Amino acid sequence: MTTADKAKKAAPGAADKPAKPMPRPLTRIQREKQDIILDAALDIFSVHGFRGATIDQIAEAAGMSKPNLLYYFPRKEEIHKRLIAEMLDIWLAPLREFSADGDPVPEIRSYIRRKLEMSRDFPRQSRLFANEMLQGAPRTIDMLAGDLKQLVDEKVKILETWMDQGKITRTDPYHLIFSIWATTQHYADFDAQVRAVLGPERGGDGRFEDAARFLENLFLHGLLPKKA
Amino acid sequence: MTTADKAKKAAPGAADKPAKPMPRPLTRIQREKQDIILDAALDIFSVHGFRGATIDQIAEAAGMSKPNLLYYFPRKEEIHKRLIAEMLDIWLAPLREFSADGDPVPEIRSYIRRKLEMSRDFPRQSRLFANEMLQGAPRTIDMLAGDLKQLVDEKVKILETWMDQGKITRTDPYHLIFSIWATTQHYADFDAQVRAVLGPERGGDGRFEDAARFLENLFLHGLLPKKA
DNA sequence: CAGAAATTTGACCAGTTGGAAAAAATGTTA
DNA sequence: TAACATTTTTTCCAACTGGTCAAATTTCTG
Repeated sequence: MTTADKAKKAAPGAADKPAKPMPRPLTRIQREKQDIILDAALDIFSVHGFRGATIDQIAEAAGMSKPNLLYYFPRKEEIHKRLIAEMLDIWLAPLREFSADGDPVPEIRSYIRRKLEMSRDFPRQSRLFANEMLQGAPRTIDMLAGDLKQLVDEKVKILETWMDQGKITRTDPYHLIFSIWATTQHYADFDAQVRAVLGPERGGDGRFEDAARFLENLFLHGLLPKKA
Repeated sequence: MTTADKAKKAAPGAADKPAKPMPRPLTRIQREKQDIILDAALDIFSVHGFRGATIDQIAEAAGMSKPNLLYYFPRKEEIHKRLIAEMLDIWLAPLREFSADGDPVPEIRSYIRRKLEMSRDFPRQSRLFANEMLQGAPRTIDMLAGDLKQLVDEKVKILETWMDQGKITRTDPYHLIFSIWATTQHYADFDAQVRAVLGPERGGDGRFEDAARFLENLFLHGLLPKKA
């Protein structure tokens, strides 16, 4: 039975021609397989980008045949769209939490920590995002110029208030946010480089703690020693 | 015997069968067309990555037919390899210039400026590099763990000396370098996002000057106001 | 300008790509 | 367990992919 058949059950004579598709609930198998596919696709898309990834590759990573995969996601783009949407949610969460209530120092510090944790715990999503940006954000530009810009503008106001109150140095709040994004995401997106440069000893799991300590210090105090 | 010696006209009867191919100098057309191809390829590779880019695409961007392009670069990989090599040279130049001679403040400041200028003047190269990193640096990992690591280790020593002398705050020099890379390259790699968030008024050419001012301030002083 | 060398074109190829269709197999539920 | 829906496999396709090759054309050199 296809979704299109749903109309036949309706009351006889009741004119529900313009009835909505009314998606039926997913079966257990659908839920499971979709998750497997999305996970495999994230592996591939985050490394090769949209064009560079192939359905065959994803299907193999998901342990199923290509037509079987296409049964769950009829188009390659569908998979990508879903992943992008999921990723944006994850990506934005830390910024949404950024609050005017707390004091600047703990607030900024914990924002940095959360973003760094994202790089540690969701590196594939970070790379998917980076890939999308490198391509000029063809599938997200509307969202960036809409929701994201609005959210950033809002948080910028908080930062400006703190600056007005002399709680933090007066500086460009937009570029401040960019620099937090850049420094934290670097550990996911440029992981290969970070590890290569740090070498085996310092490039292990501890690198995130080192980075957190360093970034906290950088953002709060900078490099110049405070005059006594 | 040096390789150059083999080129000279040997004695008439001298058996030089195992002579190397001895590449003949490039013609004018070869130089011109290769440049056009490399430029077009940089456009495509920097956006779509190696797998996502096609020879047809590059050929069209270069304004020539695919077989014609293949006459100059018999393999897709050749083009990519050349671009990567060129890019690494550009990418490393600012770090090479980083010197122990000057004082920390102007030295660090001008390193940041140079890296930011790279993002402004060579954004495609920066994106090519980013693409390569996102893929796990398959074609550059040796170079990263070799030349780059060595160079970084060397510059780290300079930073440590300055820290020993109390000229700059004691902090993790590796992560300091990472954060300079991250913040400056962000303006090339995430250009789409930067422009979207800044909006039309602030996202114009001036954004690089704003970024330079902000970053200088961040790296030197951080966000906390100095105690009087 | 003739001849040689360099360049460009068109026709072609085998493998890959995203995707369609239908049959076969498996699951679900009354 | 029979009837039905869901899932999987098999087969297939047209467009695209990286690349070859010989013929035609253009450029260079004496």
